[in-house]
Parts: sequence; C-alpha cells; structure tokens
Amino acid sequence: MLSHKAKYALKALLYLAEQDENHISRTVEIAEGANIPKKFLEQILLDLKRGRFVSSKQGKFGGYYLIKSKNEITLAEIHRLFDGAIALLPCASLNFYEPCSDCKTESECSLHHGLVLIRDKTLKAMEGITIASLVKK
Amino acid sequence: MLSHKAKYALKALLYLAEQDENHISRTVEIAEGANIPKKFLEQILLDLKRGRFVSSKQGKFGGYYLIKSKNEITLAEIHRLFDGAIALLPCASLNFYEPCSDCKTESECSLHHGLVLIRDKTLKAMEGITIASLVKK
DNA sequence: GTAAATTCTATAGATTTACTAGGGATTAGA
DNA sequence: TCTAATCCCTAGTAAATCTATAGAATTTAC
Repeated sequence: MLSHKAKYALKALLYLAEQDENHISRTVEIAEGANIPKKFLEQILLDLKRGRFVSSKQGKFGGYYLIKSKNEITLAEIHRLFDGAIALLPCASLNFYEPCSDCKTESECSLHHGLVLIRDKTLKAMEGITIASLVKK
Repeated sequence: MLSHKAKYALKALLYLAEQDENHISRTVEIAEGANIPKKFLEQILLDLKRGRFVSSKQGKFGGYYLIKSKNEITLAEIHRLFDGAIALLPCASLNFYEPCSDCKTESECSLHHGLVLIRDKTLKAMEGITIASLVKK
C-alpha cells in the first residue's frame, strides 16, 4: 500500500501537471486544490524538489512547478522516493538491496527467486503509469 | 514490502511442503529449520490455521501439516492474510475496498484508474507464485 | 520595510511491527 | 492417573514509523 505521503505527492504532481505552462502554484493552492493538509504538503513538495521532480521560486509570488516532463514521471519513481523499495523483500530489490539475515537455507533461494519475478512484473507495470497517463483520464 | 510475519509464513509453508507426506512438524522443528523466532512462529502458524492453509494435531507428538495443496497456496493469499490489500490504495482494492475520504475531485478518478491497472497486474503475478513453484527451485 | 511565500527543525500523538512472557488446554504413553 | 510434550490463547512491550502540527528563519517582490 502507498503511504499518505506518496498518495499526496501523486495528487500534487497531478495538480501541477494540469496547470498552464509557466504557471507557478503556491503550496496553499495545491493543498486546497488536491485536498492535502498544507503543512504536510510543504514537506512533500520539498521532497519532490530534492528528487528533482519539481522546482520552486521563493519569496512573494513564489511557488512550485514541474521541472520533469509529466510523461517521464512514473509511479515507480514516486514509490521509491516516498515508500522505498518496490520489491517485496530487500533481497529482491534493485535500488534498496540488502541481504536477508535469516535467509541462509534452501528455502531462502526459492523465496528470493519468486520475489524477483514479482518485482520485475510490478516494476514494469509501475513504470507504465506516468503522471501524463493519469492526467488524461 | 512484505512484513516479517508474511515472510516467515511463506518460509514455514515452504518447510512444510518439503516434508514427507503424512509427516507432522513441531513448531520448534519449523522454527529451527526455517530460522524463525519460535514464539513468533506460534502465532503465525495459528493464523495459517485460521486461514485454512494448515491444520494441527494437539498434545504430545502433535504439530502442524499442510491441508491445502502446495499448488494452490499463492503468494497473493498469504499477502492478503498477513499484510492485507494488494492494491496500492484501499479505493483500488478488491478484497479490502474502502472509498478514499480525500478523493472527491477529478484527480481522484485518474489516480484510481491507474492504481486499478497496477493492482490487476500485480495480482496476476502474485497468483502465479505458489508454494509448489517455490519448492522446486 | 513589509507582506507573502518557501524552507528548516523540532516534536507530538497514534499506530504498527516484531517480538516476548506466561500460562491454559490437550494428548500420548508409562 | 500422572507426566511430559505439544498446541493454543491473551497480554504486554520496546522500537520504529506514520501523519501530521508548530514556529521561526530565509528569501523575494514591491
């Protein structure tokens, strides 16, 4: 399941993607438009900025805007930024790999192999969902 | 990501699936064989029993054994039993559906649609992974 | 200088996770 | 019938995580 943070991030990105080119959106505007708690959204937008999905203009008349094409922002990326690994266990993860401490036996290898299959399919599916694909309902 | 509970459940089921027909496995035997904390495993086995994946024999020389074919126990079922919904949000879930309180707008519908696509693909993938498919490494 | 906005740090409350503890109930066999 | 072995059940607990909220610092336009 997605965390609220990831869900809010997607909704915020959708909101930004629906605005006119060159429009700068204030946090409060996004918060009201997408129904997200404002102070929580502040943190999320900063995370999105650190992840290079959006950029900001500070000060009066400042706000946020997309810097990555809505065709190139995928669900997979947002999941990784806010909720971490897409794989079901760290030992099956590409970007968050860790060996499993309790997996030394035969059954471990088997589990691992199945989870890598799942990861591949889920990842491919998630990479197919972009902000653009969501906007054009 | 899978919880430890779900991971341990899978490992315990794998252990049981690898035993001879009619063999009854004690909790401590599974715990040592699959490297799972024993008292934690007790709870997990009870959950698996309530879920009708295993049954037990009580008293001296008791233990656990599979009652569902290892070809019919899927990762999807174990995920649902221990970790709940497979979908990324409750509003996209088949078995754990709940409407999203904050989703009243256009962007909600869009998000929903994409997440249903993901759910369908992930579910199909998870239903393809059975205990039997994991045993025969 | 002032107002409006982002940015940063801290923190609080609730929930969940991953166990652990301790005993009760059941059964087999001596 | 006693005893040991085993499953069964309920609590509790420490740590982490999640979901925010608070407040002040910084930046910018005018």
